This record gives sequence, C-alpha cells and structure tokens, in this order.
Amino acid sequence: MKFSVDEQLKIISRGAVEIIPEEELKKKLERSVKENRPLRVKWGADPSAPDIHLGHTVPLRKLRQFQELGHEVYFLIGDFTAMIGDPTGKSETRKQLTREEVLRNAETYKQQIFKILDPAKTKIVFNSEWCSEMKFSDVLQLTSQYSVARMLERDDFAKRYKEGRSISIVEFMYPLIQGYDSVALKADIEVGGTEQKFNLLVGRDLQTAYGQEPQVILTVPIIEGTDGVQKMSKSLGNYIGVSETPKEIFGKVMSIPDSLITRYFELLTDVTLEKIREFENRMKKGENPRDFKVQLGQAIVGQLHSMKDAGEVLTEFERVFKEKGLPDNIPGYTIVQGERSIVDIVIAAGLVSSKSEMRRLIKQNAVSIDGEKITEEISLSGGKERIIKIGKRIFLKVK
RNA sequence: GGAGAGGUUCCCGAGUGGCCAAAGGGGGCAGACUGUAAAUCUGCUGGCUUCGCCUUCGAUGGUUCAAAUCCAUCCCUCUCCA
Repeated sequence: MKFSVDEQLKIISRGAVEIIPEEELKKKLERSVKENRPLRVKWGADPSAPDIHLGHTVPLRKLRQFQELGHEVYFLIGDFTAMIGDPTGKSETRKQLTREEVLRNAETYKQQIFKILDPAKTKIVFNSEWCSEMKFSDVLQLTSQYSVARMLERDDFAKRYKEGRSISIVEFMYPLIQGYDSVALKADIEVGGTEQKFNLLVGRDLQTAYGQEPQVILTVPIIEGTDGVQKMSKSLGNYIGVSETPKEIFGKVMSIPDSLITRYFELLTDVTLEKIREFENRMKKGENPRDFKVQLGQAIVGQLHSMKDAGEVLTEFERVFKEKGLPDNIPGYTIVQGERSIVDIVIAAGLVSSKSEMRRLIKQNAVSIDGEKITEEISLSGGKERIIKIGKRIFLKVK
C-alpha cells in the first residue's frame, strides 16, 4: 500500500456526508495496510435505468478514489430485484426486466462507469447469482432478522405509514436483499447516496447476524440538477449525462445557477478544497462567477471526455455566445428546386418540432437570416448560402 | 367481502352540458437586460392548408342541435371498514 492510513482517511472523507462508524473505517484501513490486503468496497446499481448522469458520478468518483488507494470495487447490479419488479409508487410501476434487458443494461453501464472507474480494479457482480439460489426457508430466516418496527424507522416508510398510504410487503424485502448482498460479498465498505442510509445500515445488521464483521457505510450527497433546486434526475430533465457530447455537457454546466458552482467543484472535480475556498472568496469580492463556471465546465468535460475536447468546446462557446459568431458544425440543408418557405425548410431539417412552433418563434423575433431578424414567414430559393439562426442555439446552413 | 374517492393537455392541478384547445402553478422555449445558456422582467407554450379547420380530457359505446362535463360497460389507481 502506497498510502498511509491518515492520507487515505483524508481522501475518503472529502465530500462524504457521513462515515459510520469512522473508527471502524480507520481500523479496517490499518489492517488493510498491515496485511497488504485491499478492502472490498461495494456499490449497488439499479439496472432499470442505465443512464448515468453526474449525480451518479458523485459516489462513482468516491469509488474511484478507493481504487486509487489500492482497494477493490464491487459494482453490484441488482438484477434479481429488477426481474421481480416493484408494484409500488404511483407512476413508476417499476417494470419487470427480462434477463436480456438486464444484460443489455449491464453493458450500457459498463461503457459509462468506466469513464470514472478503473476497469482493472472493478468487479461487476449480479445479485441474482445468490438470490435465485435461496430457498423459501432461507428467505424466512432472512426476514426473521428484522422487525416491522425497525423497518418503520426508515423515513419514507414512517411517513407513508403515518399518512395511511400503502406499503407493499416486497418493499420491506428490498432493504433485506440489499443488506444480504453485503453478506454475500463480504463487503468492508458500502458507498451510497444519503437516501440509502437506512438500507446501508441494514447491511451492517445482517452481516453481524450472519457472523461477519459489519461493513462501514459512507454516504455522499445527492447533487442538485442544473435547475439548482431539485435533485438531479433523468425524469426531472435537469441532468447532465456522462455520455453526452462535450458541447452539451459544457453548455449545461454553464447553465447552472451561480450558487451551485462551489458545490459542483467539490463533488465533481479533483480541485482541492483550498482552491475551492479561494474561488469562493474571489467571487465574493466581485470576480465574475462566469469565469469560474468556465473552469468547472472544463474540468468536467476533461474528465468525461478529454482536455482537448474541453479546450475546443470552450473556444466554440466563446465564439457563439460572447462574440455571437457561428459554431463549427452547422447542419446543412439544400433547396432542391424553386422556392421553399422557411418554415418548411426548418421542419424538413428537423430542427423545430412543428410548423406552429416555428411560426411562433418567428412572431417572437427569434429567427434571423444572415443576422437579419425576420418578422414574417418568407420563402427562400437555392443557389446562395445563407445561415438561419433560431434562438441562441439553433443554426442551419441553407443552400 | 362491504363502503367510498378518483383517472384532464409535458408534470401538478381547476373545470360538472354550450362563453373550453380547457383557469392557475411548475417545467420548457423566446425576447429584453446582463456577467453566461446565472439572476430578474415580459411573452409564448396541441396540430394544420392558421381571420378557418382538425385532434385531445383512462377506454369503448350511447343520450343531445351541442359532452372533459350526463348515461352504460370496461380498464386502472387510491382510501376507509372487516
């Protein structure tokens, strides 16, 4: 092991909300250093939504740090649970996945998580491996380890119970399954978002019940989405996906509210805490937050793509938004013959969803041709190259 | 098993026979401003051959000159009692 226990603790603690209990982590690290044995760090993923966004990268980055410190990551895909499905929740009706879907989603996961994780130090495991082997008697034994009263300690259960809303029995099973996964993996540490705290703690209890040393749990914050208020999630549409293009990622970072800048720095980049404090002070003293947001965007794009991409996308961003210039790759459209209404052209190029929408945009002064605003629907003929600009971001080259 | 409540446009949520393409909020988009695709303010937000027409209010069928609104059947969600 190249790192001392204290160094490791410092790195592990950054951005963590809670480490329970801290002394046990220290003990585990000490033993790990002494015996030169890596710790087994677990993280559970739900295979029904394999689109990873920056919110997920907060725990993933934590895992990455563990890897850099020499530890092993067990990336657990909860396929068993997903194949059963979940009847709860009003909109979701979390749909059951078939074996094929699960495998396909797992592939998608791999492509995405290895933008953050080190493949050489990551073991991907499926909980169906042990869950589907369990007999009913094993399941009963598992359920006997926990009481209803203790289950009702969980925040959302308590709340729903009090409000008289329904709680299905399977829901009680999920924390138990998740906890049992830790038993099966002999996990030393489990990382999760703060909303996972209860489930993570169940893992500790179950490990003890099954005669193992309990895992240490480490919770990380749930990050706010680009709106700056609600948690980042795909369904709320305020997310930045790890597979998005450098341009999209950078643009979305630039659109976060100023108040989120330091938080993103802390949770999503390797910039040191001292440096972040310094940025904070400089902004307080009146330096333009925009400039720090640019740095943030650069760091994030660099991480998910490359520094080269980050540089290119910045150049283009400055050109398009600061100097009101043109981006690099403007889609083109060629008028085959005669005249065509600008509305039809834009629809044919697939840039606006409906003609009504386009007419509305024209009415709102959002459309210009070669820099000249247009006020009514006009027709263009081919031959000459022109640039149509709609709003701030949509461009079309027409010939 | 019994008794109720409800399913509305991207989301939440008003609307109980014509004035409803459907209040209000959220989100989204646009404009102004700016320090940026922050913040703030204003406007728009079903589609089309756009002074008019077409499709939409869980599904299907019916009553009516006229239905999101009334009736019937069905599907789904939720609550209470046991």
